[in-house]
Amino acid sequence: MRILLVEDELDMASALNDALSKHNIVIDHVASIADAREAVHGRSYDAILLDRQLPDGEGLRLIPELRADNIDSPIIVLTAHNDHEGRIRGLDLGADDYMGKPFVVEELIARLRAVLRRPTLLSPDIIRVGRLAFDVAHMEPSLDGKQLLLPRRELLVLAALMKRSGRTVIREALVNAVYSFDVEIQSNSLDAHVSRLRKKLAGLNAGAAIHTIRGIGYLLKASE
Amino acid sequence: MRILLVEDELDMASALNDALSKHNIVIDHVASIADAREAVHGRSYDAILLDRQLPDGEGLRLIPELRADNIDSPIIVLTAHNDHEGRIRGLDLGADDYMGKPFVVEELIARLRAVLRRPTLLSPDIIRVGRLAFDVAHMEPSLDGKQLLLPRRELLVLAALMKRSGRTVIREALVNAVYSFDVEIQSNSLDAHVSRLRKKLAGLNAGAAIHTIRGIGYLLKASE
DNA sequence: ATTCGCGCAATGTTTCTGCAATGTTGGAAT
DNA sequence: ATTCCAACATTGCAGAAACATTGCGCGAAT
Repeated sequence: MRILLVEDELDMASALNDALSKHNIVIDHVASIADAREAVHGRSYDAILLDRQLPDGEGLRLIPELRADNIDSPIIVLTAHNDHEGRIRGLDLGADDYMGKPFVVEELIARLRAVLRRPTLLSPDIIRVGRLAFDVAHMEPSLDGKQLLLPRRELLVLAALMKRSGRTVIREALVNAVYSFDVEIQSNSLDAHVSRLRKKLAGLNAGAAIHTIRGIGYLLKASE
Repeated sequence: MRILLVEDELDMASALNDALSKHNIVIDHVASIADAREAVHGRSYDAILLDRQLPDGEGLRLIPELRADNIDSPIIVLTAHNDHEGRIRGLDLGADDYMGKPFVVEELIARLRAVLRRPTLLSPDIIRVGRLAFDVAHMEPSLDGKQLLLPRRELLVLAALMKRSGRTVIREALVNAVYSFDVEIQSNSLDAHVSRLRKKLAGLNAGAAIHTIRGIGYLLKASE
């Protein structure tokens, strides 16, 4: 359980840190909108606690921005501005709950638990080809619903081919998908991985096969 | 949009009825727990507004009853008992929000909108894998109903794995769940925690095991 | 003062993977 | 049709990652 605390008063921040730590919640603390923006970039939080008065502006501004970025973590606004207009505005901007300071920490935690009971369910992104399926978010291939274990490079090859299944994947694109920039290959390693993967798919009777498009690249499609 | 109002004070009820009607919300009004029980039976509501003091008892009692019946509608508790112990109790019984009377109707509507934005599903309070159980809200693992004591880091690892049990948890996601960004790890500490946790699970015969997905992450699933 | 958890690192183990040697194939040019 | 060559396929292998395990010492909590 990891949450982001956006709060510029250090006393408040450290008090919350102590209290939430006792509940085995990991906190990332930032003190400005700019830092918050950076913190959510890439990482995903179970929840976000947001102060309104921040050195670089009104905290509420951040909410629509995050929602526009598809960041669906529950947001609880914490603030000394505890009038109902503020609460209504915060909630309507996309916050999930709103607490006026001062508050009892236990209540904050209870409200956290309440918003966390409602799961932020992300629609699973699953590609199917033949009897193969690939869960993109979890990088998990499966065959007839049973998880398929593959070495990393073969997995990356399969992922790239499945994401563009039925279309030819240009050799160069495949190299980019499988190798990061800092690793350079100086031989036919890619071909070797394709070969091994192809053999496995055939052996497993996966109902999908890798075709070679000579001079261009590879293509995955259902057999028959 | 149709909501159930459980409230015995008629003034309050009719005031709410008027206010919500203006927002095209249809209200079914009942004045007792017994009637509420009957009303939810068969019909499904977008939300439930629940008073605490009712002629046939304490309104909060109804919440776990509804949840046990798989009625997942958001519940907002409205009450004159507006102390924080009551709020905590209400929320922990399964309410989604809690408002003290008197309140501004517009705020109630904003809070209604907020809870209606969230997914309608409830994630189970307790996740089970093998003989292991994990109370997500309280971050408490148990084995055969007996509480399991784990060091913080191992607990966080277990929490992350159980929340996504049966699915691969990408290594980086696991690091994110366990470490806040001010403590950066420079070695194989995560592996060490996984190793120790794995050993404990095996020693306790927990009926669940951590599998390694080489190059990707870890996966918790029931053994056999 | 003592215990416990943690990060770290040294060491051992397993599994991958890049490479290269060698075999195969498709099609362009004659 | 035949030849020839570049592109691709296959496979063993040794070095390299990735991971597992365990002990240690520091520091926080009790």
